[in-house]
Amino acid sequence: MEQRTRLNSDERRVAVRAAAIRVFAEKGFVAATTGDIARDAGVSQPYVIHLFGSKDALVADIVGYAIQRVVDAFVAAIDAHAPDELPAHIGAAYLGLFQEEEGLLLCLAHAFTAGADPTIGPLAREGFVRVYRTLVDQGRLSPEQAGQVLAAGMLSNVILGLQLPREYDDNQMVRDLLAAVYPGNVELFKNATAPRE
Amino acid sequence: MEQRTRLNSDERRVAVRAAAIRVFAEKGFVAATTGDIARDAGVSQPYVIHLFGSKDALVADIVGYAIQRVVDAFVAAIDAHAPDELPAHIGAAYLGLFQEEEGLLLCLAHAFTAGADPTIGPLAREGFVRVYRTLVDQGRLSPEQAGQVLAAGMLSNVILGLQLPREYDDNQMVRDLLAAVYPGNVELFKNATAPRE
DNA sequence: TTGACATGTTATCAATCAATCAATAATGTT
DNA sequence: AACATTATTGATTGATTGATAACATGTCAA
Repeated sequence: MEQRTRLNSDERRVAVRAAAIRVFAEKGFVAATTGDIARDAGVSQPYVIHLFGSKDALVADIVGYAIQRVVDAFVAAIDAHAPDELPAHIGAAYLGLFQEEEGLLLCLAHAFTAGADPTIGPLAREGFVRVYRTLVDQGRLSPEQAGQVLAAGMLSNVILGLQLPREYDDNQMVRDLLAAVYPGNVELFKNATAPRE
Repeated sequence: MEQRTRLNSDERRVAVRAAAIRVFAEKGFVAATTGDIARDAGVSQPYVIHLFGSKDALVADIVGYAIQRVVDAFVAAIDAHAPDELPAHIGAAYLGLFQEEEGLLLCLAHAFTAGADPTIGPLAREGFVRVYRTLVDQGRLSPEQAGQVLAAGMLSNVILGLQLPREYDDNQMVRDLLAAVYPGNVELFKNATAPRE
């Protein structure tokens, strides 16, 4: 009748990763403490360190994971849709990631501003180029199309990072901007970001 | 024959602000210490605190300053060019800010990922909307045009933050991406970011 | 059942950092 | 020249945080 009280280390690592994504997304890689992540994951702070070796290693793990998720989502979209509709579908796939795991894109956004960081910088550079390569090599997008897709994605990161959708009801400008940037998809964002906790 | 060894507090504040922009741009608002900024500015750490009251107040000052610079640059571009060529000229004005003060756009990028921060969040949200308003109200851009201009700007922030132009010579993909995103302006970026110090 | 191993915790430390305070040294004024 | 004012620093501190190590507890095979 007793439920298991312990997970094996791989399962626990997955849980801590999910917590780390939430916390890193909200506070950034530096301000987020291993204690914050531990509390979110329901384990002790030293165990977070134990599971990943160091905070830096955890950060690297998350950045790699986030980029891989983006690449996988893009490859799936490329395989599922006709070439002429690809840009729109890839954009939708990107936003789908936000729904699946809210913090993912914000972690990416944080990584993409950390080019000078010795741990994150190389990973982020390599990852960004890898995403671009995926669009051009696998998706057969022109460099211009790929650039537009990436630009739209980076704007999405900012809109989500600023929590602008929360002002949707109160601010005409925000409504116009979201309507212009996400034609037909505004509802997605209006409900996406949870009201303040 | 003696040179002045002291500046008045306003002059010193300007110098410290410039240092803060450099340091914040490189390390982010959290990882950058007041000691780092003090060293860059050539003053003591306590004096940085004294001049701005607190690190938080300094951060708020910088975010407000950066946004004001963007708005001013956009207004100048709007006043100087015909409506049909505005989007391109506004994009150029944005990149011009990078040349004038390298860290400005990176500080903005950091602020735009800090929506959950109680100090930065409100300032960044308000600032972003203010920039959008400037494009729509003063520049008479359509919401769609404004969204594209902002998207291109956010992509520029990421490209600069990742220091991708440094890989221009070594990486074909980077060359293609920069050529696609900045038609005719690639040279600007190739030389922009200083080689590693 | 017992022991061995993997999962976890508590206690603790060293380092870092923003902030305070008292003291000092330029500068300008009378 | 003396004085008031402003700029600036050195010394210090309390709080935070990543990491370590020693210890505890759950799980499972033999």
